[in-house]
Formats: sequence, structure tokens, C-alpha cells
Amino acid sequence: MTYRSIKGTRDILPSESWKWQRVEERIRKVMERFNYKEIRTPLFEQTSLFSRSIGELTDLVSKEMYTFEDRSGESITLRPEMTASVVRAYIQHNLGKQLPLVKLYYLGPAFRQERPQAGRLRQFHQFGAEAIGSANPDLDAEMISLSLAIYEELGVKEPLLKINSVGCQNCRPAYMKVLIKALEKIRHELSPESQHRLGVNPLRILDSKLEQDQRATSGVPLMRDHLCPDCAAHYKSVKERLSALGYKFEEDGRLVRGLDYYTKTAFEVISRQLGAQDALAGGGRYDLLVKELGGEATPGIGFAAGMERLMMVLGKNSPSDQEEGTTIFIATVDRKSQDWAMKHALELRRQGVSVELDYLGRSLKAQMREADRQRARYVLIIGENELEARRATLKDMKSGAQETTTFEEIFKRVVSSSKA
RNA sequence: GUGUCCAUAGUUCAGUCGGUCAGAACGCCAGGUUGUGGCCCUGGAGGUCGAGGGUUCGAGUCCCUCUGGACACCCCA
Repeated sequence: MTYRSIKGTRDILPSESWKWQRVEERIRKVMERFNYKEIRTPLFEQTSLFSRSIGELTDLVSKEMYTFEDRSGESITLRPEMTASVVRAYIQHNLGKQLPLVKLYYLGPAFRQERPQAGRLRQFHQFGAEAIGSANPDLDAEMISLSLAIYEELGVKEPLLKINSVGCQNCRPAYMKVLIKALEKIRHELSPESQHRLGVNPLRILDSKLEQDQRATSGVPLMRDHLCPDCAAHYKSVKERLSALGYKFEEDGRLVRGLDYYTKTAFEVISRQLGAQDALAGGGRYDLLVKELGGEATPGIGFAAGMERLMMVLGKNSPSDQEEGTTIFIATVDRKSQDWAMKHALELRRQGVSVELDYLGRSLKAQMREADRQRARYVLIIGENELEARRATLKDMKSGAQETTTFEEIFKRVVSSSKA
């Protein structure tokens, strides 16, 4: 038996990792244009941080977390998302005392023990942003705009924006009563699953994928029609700001977030190019979360996005550019030239040039083939004759032209072309 | 957790009613140029046909179990 990566985890091999690097770079760039600063938090936290913030009864907490006891008996959980950690750090380091509005972004792995499928892994990667310290709907618009700007920057085709308001502690409880009452009335028309959800998470029934549920709930009251004046005004403002920024969006009164901490604005970015797991990003406002986790009552908003899903969408679009090749391959023919190559490869590398040479004792022909495979811009050929004459042959792999000249001249050329 | 489908060389796949079916392409290595790439030609290495049982004179090919994978439900990024 051979070892394999654990179910739902995967290796990102060199054939792919360079693409991830490119994408991550551009994500960071956009984040920074919006003046969000990176935060890196630990991969694991105290279990209660997540259960308290996300909600004890949510599916995520009740059956999807990687929770274990460490050797001291403390309950530890691999982060299933990043918002809780970011808010924890915000409180722990009193970030709100240093700045009235804290804008943070993150990028990294998260863990959820679900059955893997297209766009869903047990170790997956998320990037996202959090802005803590303002309840201003302008900030909601900025946050949504930020998430879309990233997809725009990367050339994602037709990301679909869906928004909704999930209310607040003032209006949601009352609405829930109305909703449950309405659902009770049509209970027998609901799917068995939804009948079960009635007792656990009635909101979920609204976005059930089953035709049966959709039909049955067509006349059921929606949160957006039962918002308190404050929430209604906020929601209206967000929509106005989005329109003013030129964004198209779809109001989805059935959009629900799976995490308990959301209030008011909820949004999702969907891609039709994905499978059943079609959410590229999801987020919303969480005005109660900081207080819930022990900080001073501070409003916040954020979003999280899936890297794997992004990569899937990007893979389906442009044929994408090529990985950069090495700049120069030094081909050698014997021990002496190999010694020379080792020494000068290091020298060139110190000057910022990417250099490769042969470690398999291959023929010159094989080394040339290797250089070609690496898409080297130049091959430097060094042998007995050259060593003696303190010259080497430099071949331009694109044109095929080659010339024998002094080491100094060659290095000058290689270093300058590597900087270009 | 439930369901459906799948499992043959490094990769993508052929293998017809169970009887040379262990193959192709690409990739890899070498040679064709005893110091030179990409194209082309030639040759080579590489598989206990996911694992374990069973049916049969005989099983990649049929049956069972297991493992792994994909997708969907669920859930969500």
C-alpha cells in the first residue's frame, strides 16, 4: 500500500502552483488598491471561538469541523473559515483602538469535513476581506465592489451578484415567527427534508433546490419585506450605492447565509461556469459579532471567496499564459567545465538570474533538449576549448544564433536580459 | 451522512459475445549529428489490468466485498 493524500485534500503540483502564485499576486494587488492590509492568523483556534461565532446549531459547526483535543486536553479546531479568527485578532490586539476603521484581507487554507465534490474540498483555500468599525452602507458597497474587482481583474466571465438583507436582532425574530407560521401552514407540501428543517433552520427552506419546495414556498413572506426601518433604509442605500457604481445585481429574497453572525446585507457572487457548488464568494455584514466574541460592540462586514472555485473558472476561460522559463542553461561536457558551471551558476544566481545546469551527466544533445524543455532563453556551452580561451558559446534559443565570446560579455548580456 | 457512475502504462484512453488483449497516443530515455534543442525517423524502458475473494477448462472482460476517485444530494467558499 502506498500513501495518498487524505480524502478531500490535494497537492498543488508545479504544473499548477505557478498559476496559483499569479492569481494570488493579483488578488493581493487589488486588495491593496482598496487599502486592505494582510492579516495572517493561525490555522487552528479554540473550538469555542468558532462555535460561538458561527453558531452552535449550524451544519458547519455541528458536523463539519475538524475538532480534536490536544495533549493538554484543550479542544482545538482547524479553522473552517477565517472571519472568526480575524475578529478574534481584532479584539485581542485592540486594533480598533489604533484605527477607527480596520480593513484586513487574508489568503490561506481552511478545513471542513464534508463529502468532496466539484468545487468542494476538505482542505480548501479562501481569500477574503473584513472591514471592522463602520455601519455605513457605503462600506457594504465597497466590500461588494472589492470582491467583484478581483474577478474583474482576473477576467472572470460574467460573475453574478446576488444580494439580500437578512435583518437584524430587532426585526429578524419577529419575521421568523411569521415565516414559521406560514411554513407550518404548508408543511405537508414541503419535502421531507424541508419539513425537518422547519424545526432546525427554517430560513434554509427558502433556498431549497427542490422544485417541490420552491413551488410550495412561492407565496411565503420574505425577510426583505419585514425589515425594520433601519434595516430597510440600510438595504435601500446599499442598492443605490451599487447602482451608482454601475453594478448589476439580482435581489434574491431567498438568499440565506449559513453562518449565524450575519446581519443586514448578505451577498453572493455566483458563476454559471461552476457545477453545483457555484458560489465564488459570499459575505455580508456582521454588526453583532465583535461583541459576541467579547469585544466592544463594533459593526463589521466582510466576504470570503474560494480559491479552488476561482481556479476552476479561470481554467475554463482564457488558455492562460505560460510559466516563465529559466533564463540560462549552462551545458557542460566534462568535469572541468562542470566545475566552472557550478561556480558561475552561483554567481549569476546571486545577480538575480535563473540558471539551470545538468546533474545527470547527460550528453550535450540531451542537455540541449533539457534546456529547450525548460524554455531557457539562452544556453551557455562550455567545454575544454572554451575554458582555455576564457570564452564560451552563448546560444539564443529563440533565434538559434550563437556566438563565442568572453565570459564578461556573456554575463553582461545574460544579466541585463534577465532584468528586462 | 445518502445516492449514482467510474477504476487498464507517468498521462489520456482502446480493449467488441469471457479464449495471443496486455495495446495506442502523448510523455520519458537513447540513437539518427563521437560538442548543440524544437520538426522528423528508429529503438527502448514502463502495467501483478485498484485490492481481496468467487464463477469458469480459461477473467481487464461476469458476480461479491473492500479501497480509491468523480459527480449529485446535503452544505457552502
